[in-house]
Amino acid sequence: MAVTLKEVAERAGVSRSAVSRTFTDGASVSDKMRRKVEKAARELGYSPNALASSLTTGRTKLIGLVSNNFHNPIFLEVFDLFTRGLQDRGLRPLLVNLTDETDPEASVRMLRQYSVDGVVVASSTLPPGFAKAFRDAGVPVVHSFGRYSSAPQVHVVGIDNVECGRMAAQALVARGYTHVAFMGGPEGATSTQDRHAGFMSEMIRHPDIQTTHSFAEAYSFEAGRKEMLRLIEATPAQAYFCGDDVLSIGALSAIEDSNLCVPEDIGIIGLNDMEMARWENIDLTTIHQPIRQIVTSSIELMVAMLDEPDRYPEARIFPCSVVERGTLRPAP
Amino acid sequence: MAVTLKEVAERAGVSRSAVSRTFTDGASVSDKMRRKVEKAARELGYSPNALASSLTTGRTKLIGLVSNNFHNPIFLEVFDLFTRGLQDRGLRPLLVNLTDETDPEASVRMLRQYSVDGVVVASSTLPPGFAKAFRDAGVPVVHSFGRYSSAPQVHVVGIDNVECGRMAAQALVARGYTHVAFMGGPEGATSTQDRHAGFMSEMIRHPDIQTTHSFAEAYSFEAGRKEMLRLIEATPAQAYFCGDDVLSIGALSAIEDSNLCVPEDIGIIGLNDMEMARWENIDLTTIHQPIRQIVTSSIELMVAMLDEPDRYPEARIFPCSVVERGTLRPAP
DNA sequence: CTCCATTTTGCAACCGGTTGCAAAATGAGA
DNA sequence: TCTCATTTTGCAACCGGTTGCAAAATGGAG
Repeated sequence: MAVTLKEVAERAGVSRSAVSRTFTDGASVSDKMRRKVEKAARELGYSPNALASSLTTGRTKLIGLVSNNFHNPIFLEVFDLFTRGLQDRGLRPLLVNLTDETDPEASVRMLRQYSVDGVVVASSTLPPGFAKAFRDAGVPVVHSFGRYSSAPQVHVVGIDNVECGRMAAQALVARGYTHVAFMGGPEGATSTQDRHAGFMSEMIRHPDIQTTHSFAEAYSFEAGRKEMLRLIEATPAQAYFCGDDVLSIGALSAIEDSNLCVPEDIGIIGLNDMEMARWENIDLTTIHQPIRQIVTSSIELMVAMLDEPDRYPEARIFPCSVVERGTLRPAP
Repeated sequence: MAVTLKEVAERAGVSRSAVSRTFTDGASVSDKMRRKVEKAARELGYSPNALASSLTTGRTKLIGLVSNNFHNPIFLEVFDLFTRGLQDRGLRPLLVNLTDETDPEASVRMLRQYSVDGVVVASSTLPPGFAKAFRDAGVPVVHSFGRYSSAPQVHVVGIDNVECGRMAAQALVARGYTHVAFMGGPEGATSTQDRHAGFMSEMIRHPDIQTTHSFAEAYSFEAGRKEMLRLIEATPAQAYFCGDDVLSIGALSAIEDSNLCVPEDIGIIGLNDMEMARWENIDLTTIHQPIRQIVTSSIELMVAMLDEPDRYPEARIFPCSVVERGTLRPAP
């Protein structure tokens, strides 16, 4: 079916090496030869087989893009940014959906079978050990949106979730709430754990403020809504730090359904600063996470690692900041 | 770095073919041989190179997943379903983001370089000619969410958008509105064009009802919001058929901001029946599109085509139906 | 134990490219 | 026009597998 290098060589009346060279940049080919080969290639509609060449060059330009966040709309933007960024650099994302499979070994094996040049783990819920499995298998890996550690074993690009939890707590404290709560994403998610830890580390300094917590089933609108409906049934806190914006927006919808008012009856602060947070009828006070920068930086790091696979691991942490809108009552 | 078949063969003291055969099912190997090889493979941590074998077998198990819908949250579900469905069948999605690139030739070339076994075009906006380019290049292709045609040139799986437009119009007519409108997605999108055409084909039978139309810039919350804000500035219609649910929800947010009521001041009917449409505070009347079935069927068709590349093209069209909720006034 | 049909195994060529090396071609200087 | 350094080209081996074919091994029947 497909035209091969050999056919082009025959048509142009040259050796196979000559054809190969005209399609590898940096190779030594005379202009005359190049023109001859390109003509033949054009006539035959030839385009080189990237996988065959990968056999000898050892490079496939394939990057595994591994994620398990397929319910949080934020990740649609993440995928958009990743795929475009990778494509712009001539790399191809091989998408792996981890939703039903959490054994790192299986993914490692699969991606090694396809000889990916590197792997980006894009997940705010997977533990560091997951990305580590790739590193151990000798595959360059970047964990985007991963857990920050002061002694990272693999490259991590993201935010300091503990610090974000602390910021959220401080924002609530500053507004004089006397009963606050953390409403997290799934309990097993590293981002939930860290945000929770940071939140508590601040609240513990304010023993006069009642502090409670609970967890939603997933980072999704639905889960946030469901959890807030449950909370409203019992005795809700005055203000919630929600695990992220989708949870917050789900929660807002539940509050509205229950004929309660924001921020008068219940205050909400989210995390992410997604586009919807800006809508006038949502107007969510939230902590901005610089997603675009995280993705860009992850890709740069990945590209750098292709040339230097044993690069010393680093954590690239981007600062976050509170965006004041209308879902928390003003500071007294 | 990676362990090769040759090393396994040496360690097991057998020929390379023997090793190859133990890893190809359906090949003739004795139990004794198989055990010997598997032992050596395990000890060395061998796993076969899928790309090398693709050279001789002509199959990579790579499927190009091409889309340009990276702003519509519905597509996160679509990607989730596609990636899982493909993975379950041992196929690997190679994701291509068409956002900045609309020339089919470039995508065709790229995907051929990676010898994909097939291509799924998942887009409700690309013209049929796009998918056709793959077919012309001899690559099996399925266009999911593509334009229905009674004489499809490529396999199409989706809904009849013209019919959906008609259904929406009928729903509005039945409720006695005297000024209705179509608020579409981007004007160039085939789904927009078809839904519009269907809508108009019905409305033309009701010359007493004033009918207008306009288009949002994209299928996104933001675009729907923005367009509805613009419409409210002028003289809004009594009811809108919005291009899809995200547009509808964006529009609802705009209506709420303008202190107008739904369905009293403005009625809305959407299309898709996404999860959010069910929220009590949204409660969107909409037309259900069976996304899950469309994806499943697309994958089945793709798999069938891998065995039968020249399969006669067919259009698989799934019925849609109106889901009555609260954003249209009741029929008189 | 022999014979013959059947299964298992290894050889060697091939898939579509790349690349080190040496031979051939080029061209500048004398 | 002849030399010699430099560039360009082709040969052949190799990347990591698969597979048709023939030889070797197996096993059941006689």
